[in-house]
Amino acid sequence: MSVLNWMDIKDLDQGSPALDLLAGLNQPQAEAVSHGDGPLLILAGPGSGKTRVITNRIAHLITERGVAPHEILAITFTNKAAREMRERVGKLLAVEGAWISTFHSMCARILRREIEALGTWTRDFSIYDTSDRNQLLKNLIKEAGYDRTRFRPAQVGGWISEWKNRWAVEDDSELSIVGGAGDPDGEAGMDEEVFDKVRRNYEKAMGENNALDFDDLILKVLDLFDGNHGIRDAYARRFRYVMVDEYQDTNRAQYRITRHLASWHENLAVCGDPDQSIYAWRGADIRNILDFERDFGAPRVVRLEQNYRSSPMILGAADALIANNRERKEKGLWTDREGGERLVVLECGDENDEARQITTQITGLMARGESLAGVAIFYRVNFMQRALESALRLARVPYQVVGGVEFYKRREIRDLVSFLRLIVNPVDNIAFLRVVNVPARGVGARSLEVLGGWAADRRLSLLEATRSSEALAAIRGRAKKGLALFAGMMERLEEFRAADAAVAVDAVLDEIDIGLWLAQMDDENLADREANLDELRSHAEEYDRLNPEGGLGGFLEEIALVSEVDDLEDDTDKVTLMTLHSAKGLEFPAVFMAGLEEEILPHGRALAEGVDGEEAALEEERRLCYVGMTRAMERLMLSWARTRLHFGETRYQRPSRFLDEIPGEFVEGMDGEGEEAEVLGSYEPGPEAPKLKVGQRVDHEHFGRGTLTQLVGSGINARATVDFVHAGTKQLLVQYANLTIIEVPQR
DNA sequence: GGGGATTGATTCAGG
DNA sequence: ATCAATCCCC
Repeated sequence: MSVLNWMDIKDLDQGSPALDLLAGLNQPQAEAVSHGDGPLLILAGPGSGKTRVITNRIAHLITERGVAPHEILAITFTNKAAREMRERVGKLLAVEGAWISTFHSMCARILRREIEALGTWTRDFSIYDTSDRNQLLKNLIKEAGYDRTRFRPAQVGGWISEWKNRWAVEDDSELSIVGGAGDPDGEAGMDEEVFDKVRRNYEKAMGENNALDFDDLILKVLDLFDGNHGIRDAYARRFRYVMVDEYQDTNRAQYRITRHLASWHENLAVCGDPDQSIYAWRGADIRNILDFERDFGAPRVVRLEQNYRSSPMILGAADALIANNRERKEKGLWTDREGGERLVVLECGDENDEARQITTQITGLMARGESLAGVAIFYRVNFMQRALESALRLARVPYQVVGGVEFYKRREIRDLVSFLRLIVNPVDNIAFLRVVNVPARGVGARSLEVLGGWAADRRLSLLEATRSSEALAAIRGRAKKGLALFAGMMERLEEFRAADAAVAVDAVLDEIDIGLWLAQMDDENLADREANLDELRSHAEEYDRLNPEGGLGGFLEEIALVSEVDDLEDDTDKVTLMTLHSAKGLEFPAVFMAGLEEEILPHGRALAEGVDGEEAALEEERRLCYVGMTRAMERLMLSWARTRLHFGETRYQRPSRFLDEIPGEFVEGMDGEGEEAEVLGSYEPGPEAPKLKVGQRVDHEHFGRGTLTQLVGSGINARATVDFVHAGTKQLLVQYANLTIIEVPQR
């Protein structure tokens, strides 16, 4: 995934086939690579060659220490990271058998073999994604007769997720109060009794449907390891060397699984950076990395502090930003690079103007002969993608989007996948409900209710019920015929349960009238939908080719866990668009960060959480900003827009406080030299912008009240020094600081 | 039960 | 602004 990675280039330069895994490494890097047995903590700043250290370490264990590949387990946080690591290890050694995967895939893989020890599930379990989960919850809330507008499935789902994760680590004494008492979003109205009932029904239904959600994948492995040390030891012994990347993003359950896995040999190497922890919202617990030294006996600690990626300008700016976090350990990131271009701040009118300005900058880079493969645009929230895309399209700048509207979320794909899921796991009622009337065969809500009642009384799945003539007798007319047709069809498809994925896909497509199906879906995207089906088919073929043993079940697992299509290319000449979260671990010569605005970055929710003095959420936003900035190698441009369309209405935006926190010396056009001058006191459009004068009392949104002691520069680039009453002396960019003048009483 | 109009939520991030 | 769910008639 890395673009123009200097390390890769260096590897090529050396060009020697002999594998010197320590060549070109600095001292701490070499120490981490060659570390043998026992716990190892690698504290790795951004751009410090972390991935190279892990991949070389894997190769080192195999070639120098005689470790068999299948004795190695490397856990990453994202599929992208796992893929990259696999590729990079593959470049070093032609070996297979090492497990390099995300926590979720690893757990799914373990459960496919072991879950029957838990009693409730079979190895053919379905994996429910968030929308499957919400669909099930919607049904349950309705069944229990609760008000759907008050108890929204997505919200209840988030709750259940949080509850499950907290409960799973309850015996971890320090953790009993994580998240506070039951109302995580601060939204009143969720009463405990309702929640409790829905939660229980949900757990029960998941068992009946032979299904696990994403949390369950982790938690059931934990159950298994906690309750069955025979199984635990089998894995702990098998994996003689365990590595966990992005360790600062692991949650408590993952931490405990890691401990189990390392319980036999204690050969555990974890790697991470507390400053890049950006997943607290899904339970990541920064203590996992901060307390590593306490939890694992006398680990070796290696610090990777030399940054090889970013220019000193970029590094300096990012470092100054992150220094504003209180909850952190200082680290001494440094570089021996020199010079570099200053950061550019783009002030824009609205989101379209922002997109245009960014596009203009990019075409400028193109004109200078730079490759678009080295250009990325990051944004805080997905909806910002649209404006950026349309400006790029208009200017005919080629681009690719990471994540985006996911392929597997499209209706026709979900339908087809549900058919496949139902073949493998016939008790999967959510899959059944999704496709029983696809294409329309006269089965509506009314008859499904009857069928559901009949099935529930007999503890049968819906598909089993359709096979019973007794059940069908209770239903009349078209629906009866439709259900019988569906039952017959699923019976014929049954034999493809263990078939190759592509064979099963073909079988389903042969059974249903594709023309009718797509025609019923609406619409003008008919050709797209058809192409998507084709694409799924070729994915299946590709899967079969790469995983001869996988079959339909394996294919379903892969698509459940890898939601985005792997069509991103490193070396193609395209700009890459993605969220800040997905940018982690990547690097690009030129980076644009859009939407540096209050309420966007930092996000409004984080600011809302911070009202009662709780800074944690804001600090996570700052880390996110830090992650984004430190992806940049040569050029970094930050933009903000005065207005932005939100839910169809225009919002007036203020520049992000994070812009204020970057010292002017790192920013283009903010030299800080010049005469004292009167300048506009505020960027806000107003009939008469107030004049700032030295000695003036001012008010700042974040720092409170203070006195202006110095003004440097002129116009929009002026910098003010303010002595704040509570926050101390700060240098502020007048353009962004939005200082309000407090009237001094006339004498 | 299906089609079209209306209403209401959505937009924080990912496996 | 857009999409999905829901409502209301045929």
